[in-house]
Amino acid sequence: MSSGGLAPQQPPVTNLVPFFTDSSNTPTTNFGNIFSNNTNFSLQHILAAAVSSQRAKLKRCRQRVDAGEPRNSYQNQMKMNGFKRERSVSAPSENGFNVKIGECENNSEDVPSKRSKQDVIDDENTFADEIDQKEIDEMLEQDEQQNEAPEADNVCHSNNSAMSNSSSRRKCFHPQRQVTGNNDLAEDSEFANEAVEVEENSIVGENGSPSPGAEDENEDSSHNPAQSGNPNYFLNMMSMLPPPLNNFNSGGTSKLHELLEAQRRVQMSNHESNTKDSNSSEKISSLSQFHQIQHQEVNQSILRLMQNLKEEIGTAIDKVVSEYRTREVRAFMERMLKTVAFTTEMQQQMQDMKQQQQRIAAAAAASFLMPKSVNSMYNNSTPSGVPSFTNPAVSNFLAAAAAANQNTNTSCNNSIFPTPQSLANLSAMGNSLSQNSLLMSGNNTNDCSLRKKRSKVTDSLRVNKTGIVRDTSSSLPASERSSPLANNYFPPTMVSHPLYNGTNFTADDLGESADNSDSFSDCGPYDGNYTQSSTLTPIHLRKAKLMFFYTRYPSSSLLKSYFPDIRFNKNNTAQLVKWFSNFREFFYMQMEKYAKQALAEGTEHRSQIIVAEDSEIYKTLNQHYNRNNLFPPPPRLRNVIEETLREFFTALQQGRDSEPSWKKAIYKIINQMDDPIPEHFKHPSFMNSLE
DNA sequence: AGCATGCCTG
DNA sequence: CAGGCATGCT
Repeated sequence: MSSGGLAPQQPPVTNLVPFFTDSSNTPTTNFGNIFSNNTNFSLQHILAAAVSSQRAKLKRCRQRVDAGEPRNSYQNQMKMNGFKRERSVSAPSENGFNVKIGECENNSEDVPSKRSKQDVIDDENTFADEIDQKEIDEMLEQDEQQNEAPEADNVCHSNNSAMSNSSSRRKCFHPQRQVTGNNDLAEDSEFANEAVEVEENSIVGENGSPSPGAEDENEDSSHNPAQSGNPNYFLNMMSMLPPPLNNFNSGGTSKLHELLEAQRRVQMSNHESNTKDSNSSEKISSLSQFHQIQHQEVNQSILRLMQNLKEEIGTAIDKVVSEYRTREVRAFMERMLKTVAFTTEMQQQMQDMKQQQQRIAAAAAASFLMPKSVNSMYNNSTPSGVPSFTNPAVSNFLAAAAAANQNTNTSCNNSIFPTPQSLANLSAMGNSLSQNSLLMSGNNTNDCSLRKKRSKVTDSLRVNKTGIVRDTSSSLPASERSSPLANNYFPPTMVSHPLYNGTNFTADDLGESADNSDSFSDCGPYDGNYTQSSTLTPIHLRKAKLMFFYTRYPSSSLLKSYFPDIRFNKNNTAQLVKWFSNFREFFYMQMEKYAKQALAEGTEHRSQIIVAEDSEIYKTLNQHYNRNNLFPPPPRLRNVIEETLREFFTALQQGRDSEPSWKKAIYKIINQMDDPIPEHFKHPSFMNSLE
């Protein structure tokens, strides 16, 4: 791109080299002395911290600001620190390596936990989703079984691993808890336990579920078999229970109570009949009683098990459904993209044909001495007649070539094409010229010239198009939006000829390069049927981020060509360029971070660095540029990340980071790895898909 | 001087 | 992400 990317690209060829050497020589020495090595991070930190204020005043001696000026050791530290602060609150690092290690640890802590969660669900599901699901599940559970223990059990299992060991014990307790209906407390298992134990007596199990008392007795019985042997023991114990539990007795509804009574009678009768060995009979009765209680417990545990199973099945189904849903969404996206790509190709083919026809027609028109006024409208700088013939042809050719090479032309390649504008014009803006020629007079100054302080554009969360956003474009129904291109491509023949020529001519204005288009767009909105806005919306931001997956260094002209619905001027062009600058900044920051991490983890050779699609760095980047993973990242992205990471790794390994512009070399390499952006990115329907 | 680029900061 | 500013080129 002419902006950020260009540095490495065009003039860069000449500039870069000199910059490199220059910067390394002059500023390098300075910084090299001051902030010599990574190993001196501590010193640097101190300086940085103590003199943080000074820094601002210090006239920020940067080394060289050029293409990817590596913020050297000095800058790096600052950044790293800042980053650390963001990532974790951990203590400041003493030296570079500690920093790395610390980060590693932090990462390993943060990430794995996240990952484990995600693995279960699916990479597409956000945590929020998961949480939501959980909440919903819980709600459902509560609804279903308001007074039952199982849920509490589950929660405890999941939340408190320590509890798992005492699961057997919990089984005894929880049922009662639930009787109390204190499910809400279950979140904190410990708290829940305590609370339940305290309150468990308040409400007695009406279902004949073992009352708390019974359980207590159970435990006690295990402890004191002798006491438990006597059925009266239970009654006595109950009578001794605190008032709340006495209520239980007074209620008299408890099956347990009845059971105990019956048992006592049986025992008494047995006792009378079998006087020979009272002890044995007592033992027997106690045993039968014990068995009954156990039987009850078993029944309850079975019930709980069933409920648990139901819940788990339910959640599993939910998960499967959600996964299926996400998969479907992605599949749909891919299908749609393919379709769009296909239609776009078709359109371009048609366009090419049209252009040829138009060229012929233009030639004919020229021969007829078409009124200058007409041509001039589309061609401010160039005289209409003759140039129209030559230039248009060239630009057409270039455009056609570029279009044909959709998949092969990289941003670099684009830079080769002298008239990136041709692309833009051809793709969409071209035809739109039709109306504006008159408007070009220059009324439009308001939106472009003024407006300092543009509001921050964010794509975080669900973009709301409410704001400034796509005032014009958004209003259009999808159908209408998708059509404009097609319409533009095939306007009424008679009208279209001059138009197309005009567009081509405008492309010829090249001389002025991208910004010239500004002059155009500023004064003359390219508005045709194709509604254009000069405001970059969050949707555009999203799209730009996705484009970043393909090309890290797009030229401004390339960018413009991919935003046909934007009427570019200086401001929004700079904004767009700035976006990519920011993208790169984040990208390289991540690279440096993970490269340092790899180094700290003991990676010895760059070949050991392998980036997979489930790698942390990949996920991080994908999350940043492709929220919700809605768009399938290009396969090449993995390579690019891996290669970049390796470059950073070797650079760090060799200690090149102590040099002033050490990143610049990497930038150059990465610049070569740009891929062509799929043509369907230009299509309006693609924008729609991002909304 | 004007422009482009990139670092740094909020 | 956007603004400010330093830097370097034309």
